[in-house]
This record gives sequence, structure tokens and C-alpha cells, in this order.
Amino acid sequence: MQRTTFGDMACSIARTLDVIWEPWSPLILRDVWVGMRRFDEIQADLGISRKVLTERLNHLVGEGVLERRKYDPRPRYEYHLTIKGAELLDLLMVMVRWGDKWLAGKAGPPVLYRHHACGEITSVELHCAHCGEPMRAGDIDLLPGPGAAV
Amino acid sequence: MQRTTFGDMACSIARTLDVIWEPWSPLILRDVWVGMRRFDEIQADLGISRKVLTERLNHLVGEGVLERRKYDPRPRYEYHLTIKGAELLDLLMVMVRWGDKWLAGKAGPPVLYRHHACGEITSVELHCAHCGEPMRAGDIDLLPGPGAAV
DNA sequence: ACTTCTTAGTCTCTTCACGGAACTGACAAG
DNA sequence: CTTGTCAGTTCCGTGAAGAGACTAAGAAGT
Repeated sequence: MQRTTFGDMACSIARTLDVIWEPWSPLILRDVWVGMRRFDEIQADLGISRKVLTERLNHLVGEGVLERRKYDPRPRYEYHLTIKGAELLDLLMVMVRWGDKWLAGKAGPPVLYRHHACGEITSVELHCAHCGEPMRAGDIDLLPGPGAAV
Repeated sequence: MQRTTFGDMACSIARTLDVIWEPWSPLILRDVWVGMRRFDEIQADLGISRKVLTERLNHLVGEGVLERRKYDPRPRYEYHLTIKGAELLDLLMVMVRWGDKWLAGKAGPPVLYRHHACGEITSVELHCAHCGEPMRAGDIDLLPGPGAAV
């Protein structure tokens, strides 16, 4: 696809895109999240070409998002989320919320979340890490930070 | 890129990908978010090809994420976020948080957020919409929902 | 009236990424 | 020593992205 590399832009969105915004990557993370860890399993679930799956897995391992573990004396490997990768699941949860709200249609959401802490079926909401109040894009000012481009 | 369509999978992640996971789309939303609304302005900022920008804008307008508004008797148009689009900014904020933490390096984050409610420089955190407690991917059980595939 | 300027796109060509499917390699078990 | 399984690798054809020149529509200047 001859895609431009975003990673060298002074923007955390662009940099994050560089890690996981290739086609299929978020769905691969989803599969690993729900317990699919092996090449053939993920390939069959997604219907992705084996070539592209190889590329994506290598990229995600190289970025430190997934970890490749041998699970057998034979050349058999499983992919596991690293801490860095597990924190990316936040992104997937927010995508789920938006997709559930705007795209699920009358059939309703395909998956429900039950929160361990309260036991209820629920969804995520964005809050301020400092005061704990809800925080959406309209509730903030953007200021240049230390890593801003000159 | 001859990309597979994700939209018909019974998965809100896949459906959301179909709307905004084309290359550049999240960056276009970011630009509109921070106040860039015109074709040439976005094109110059991103360095995206004019052809691809046209395609992306049309797609985003078609999905109801952006709205195209005439701002002059001449054929001049601006792009604005719809409500549906504004809610997508949640996703960008979570991307920013992850990128700031894992990819910003020693230079620090390029942009800071100040929360109107408390006035502090802060970042987003995911909380349960029901009980208000923090909620990460490890804090939930996944259950099949009404729209689950058979 | 005619040229110039600005904005908002088209159009064309080249290159490279994706999809599909067959093939390979390593090892265990029968 | 053949068979089976998992985890890739290789090859080819198509089509999406990138670059940049070109076009359209109207206002403003001369």
C-alpha cells in the first residue's frame, strides 16, 4: 500500500498509529485478548492471509506489544500480550463502546462487558486521571508539551 | 490496498475499524478537532496526497462522522465534526495517552491536556460507566450480547 | 471584458502492499 | 520412515497509496 510512516511526527496519535494501525493489527490484538494465541487459530478466525499475519505478528512483537513464547519442544509458538500490549486494550474497549453505540444497529451489541468490581453489565467512560470527573474532548484545552515540534 | 472489509463482522471493533481505520483518517479527525477545517489546510498539515484526502473526507462524511459546510458563496467548504464524530475523539484521547506513555521518549509528550473541571494538566483514564471505578481490560468478563453471531 | 488569484478538488501514472493458495521445515508419534 | 501438525515462506495478480500536474468556479483587480 506504500503507506507513509507516521512515527516521526511529533504526535502521539501518529506514533500510536504506526504501531497498531496497519490493517488487521487491532483485530489480532483482540483475538489474543480473548485467548487465541496460536498462528493457525488466529489465521482461521480472521481469515487473514498467512503472509500478512506473519508480518503483523512480527511487527507487533518488534514493537513490544506481543511476546512470542515457545510452548513445545517442537517449533510451536504462542503470542502473549506484554504489559505495553495489555494497555493498548484500552483503545479496543473505547472502540467497542463507540461501535456499540453508533454501528450495532437494532441487533444490539455483539459482546457485553461485566465489571468485576460491581458485577454489572457496563461500558467504559473517560475520566480525568487527576480529579476523577468525566473528561471528553470538549472538556479540555490543548497546550504545547515538552516534546512539541519546534 | 485491496483491503478486506471488516464491517460485516459481528464485532464492534471491526465495525469501528471500517469507519476510521483507513490510513490517515484518525489524523484527519485530529486536525479537524484542533480547528483545521479546510481542504488545503489539512492537506498541507498532513502532507497527504490530495487524491487520498478527497477519498477520506468523502468517506468520513458518508459515515456521518464529518459534515461538509459551505462557508462562502464561492465553492468553498469546511469540514466539521458531527456528534458521532466528536464521540470518536475519545478514541484519539486514549491513543494519545498510550503514545505519551510508551512512545514519547525522553522528549516528553508533544501536547498537554488541561481539564476544564479541575484546571490541572492531566490525562484520561477508563472508568466503569456504572460504578465509576477504574475499569481496564483485565477487570471485566466478556459475555455474548444480543447481536452476537449465531 | 479579461486576466489573475484562491480554494477545492480531479486525473494520470508508478510503485508497492494485500489476498490467495501452494509449498517448506521442524519435530513427534505410530 | 511415513504421516500429521503447526508455523511459517514463496509467488503471483490486483488494486490502493503517493506525487504532482491539471481543472473548475467564482471574486477581485485593471
